[in-house]
Formats: sequence, C-alpha cells, structure tokens
Amino acid sequence: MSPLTNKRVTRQRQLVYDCVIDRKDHPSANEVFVDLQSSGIGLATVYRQLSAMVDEGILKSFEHSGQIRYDRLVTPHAHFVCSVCDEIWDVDLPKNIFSMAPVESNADIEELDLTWKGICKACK
Amino acid sequence: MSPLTNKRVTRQRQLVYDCVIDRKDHPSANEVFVDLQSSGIGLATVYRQLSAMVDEGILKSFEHSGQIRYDRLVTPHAHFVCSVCDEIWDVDLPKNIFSMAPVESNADIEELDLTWKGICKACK
DNA sequence: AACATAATGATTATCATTATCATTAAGAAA
DNA sequence: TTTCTTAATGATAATGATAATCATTATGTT
Repeated sequence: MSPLTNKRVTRQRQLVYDCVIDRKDHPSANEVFVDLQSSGIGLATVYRQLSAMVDEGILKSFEHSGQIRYDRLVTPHAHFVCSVCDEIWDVDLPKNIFSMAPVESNADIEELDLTWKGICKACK
Repeated sequence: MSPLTNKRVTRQRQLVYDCVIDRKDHPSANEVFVDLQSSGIGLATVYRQLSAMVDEGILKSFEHSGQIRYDRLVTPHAHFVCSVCDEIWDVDLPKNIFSMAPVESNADIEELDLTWKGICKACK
C-alpha cells in the first residue's frame, strides 16, 4: 500500500488496492467487487475506496462505455481500445504531446485524456 | 437536415437536429429535451433520435462526467475542458497526430479521443 | 384514400453510482 | 491492555442517465 496517505489501513482498503494492482488491467468497481466477493466486502466500500484512492492520487480513473474504470498506472499515459473485443491497453503518450496543446484554449494544460481506437492484433 | 439518411423526416427529428446545430455547444440529451419542452416532444424520442444520428454519422458523441454529450462537428477534432467551469470547446487536433499512434497497439487506428484539461481564459 | 410500418410518447426497467445511517473497528490516549 | 474517539463499513434506499416496452400515431408510398 502506498505511504502517501494518512487514512486508516483497513482490511477492506488493502483488499481493494491489492486487487487493482494484481489485476493489471482496468477494472470497474463492480469487477473489483466480484473479485473480492468471498471476503464479504460491501459494494459501497469498494466504490468508496476506489474513488478515495483516486482523490489521494494512488490510482487513476477514466470513463469507458458508461462506467468508471480504474488504473494502477498513475503516470501520464494514453490508452488503446479495441473496437471489437473492447479490451484496453496502456500505451505511451506521443513524444512532446504537451507542447502540442491547442492555442485556441489559451490556457495552461493540467492534464489530457488520449484514447486511440482500432482493432487489436488478436482480433485482426 | 443532412441528406445522408433515408429516415423519415418527422417533426421531432427536425427539432432535435436543429437544436444541436443551433446550440453550437455540446448538449446532453436532457439539455436538448429541456430546450424542446414546449414542443411536447418525449424524452425517449430525444434519446432515440440523438443516438440514431450518431449511428448515421450526422452527429458525434463523447462521454463527459458520466453523461453522453452530442457534437454537431463530425470532422476529427479534439476538445478542451475547463476544470473550473466545466465548459467544453472544440479545438484542432495536433498536426499529424495520426502518425503518432502507439506502436504497442500494433493496430490500424480508426479514430481517437483527445481531451485537454486546464483552466480556461475566463476562469483564470 | 389506403396501407405498411417506422416513429412516437408514456412508462417501466436497468445499470452505475451516491447517500444514509446504525454498527464496527482502527489507532491514539490513558 | 483497556478505553475512547471517530473514521470506515455494510446494508439498503435513492438518484440519475439511458434503454426497453408497447399501444398509438403519422410518414411516405402505392
């Protein structure tokens, strides 16, 4: 568990965090809940802990087909989504992407969301 | 109304389309519904027509804080979102962005979603 | 004018997420 | 170790966005 937090280390918090880290993919709250079902954790706790961890900066989140997905990778990166199997991969951002911010916005860019869409190797 | 469709031109379809075109922003289905309330249109019809128009390619859509937003601009472009006022602007994609597709994906890119986030001029 | 059927509107259902609140348990203090 | 404060939990209800259902209406064709 990350030290960057002054929250109580409950059994449930540890379970949720470990689940996202171990899965290595981009689970929804419900997928984490299903994984931890046998532990007796409550659904509300899964939702609470996941969004708390995003606030604390130890997890990231993004929207995908109407639901929030969680990501253990918190450094800036992009995603590739297969339009056939709907799987998601972490991919690198283009080099110097932040220098390509639109002048129209006339603003300091804090972050960006970049998702590439296509058909993955397996589906092709 | 775009000619690219063989759908029946109902009064409701015309109203929904004109609303999105006239607004010039990125309304949700409910915002379109509220605009058209006085016409007596049904909420389900607004949802149906908007998603139909996206399927037909005469409108685009994207997810924004848990809801689907509709965009009259169907050519490839990015968005800038202000983290303070939550307003959304259409902005140009970086030049040659499609040539920067990640090699990891090993796939043909069909499209991409790019959203810049920061504080807009007005909020700064 | 008649017809076939796509579209509509009212409503219900679904799904993801958040709020509520009584109970439990971390972790600090005694 | 026991006590104590209060954050966290779990069960459940509430919310909000969107999709599905179905009887009725109206478009566009014959």
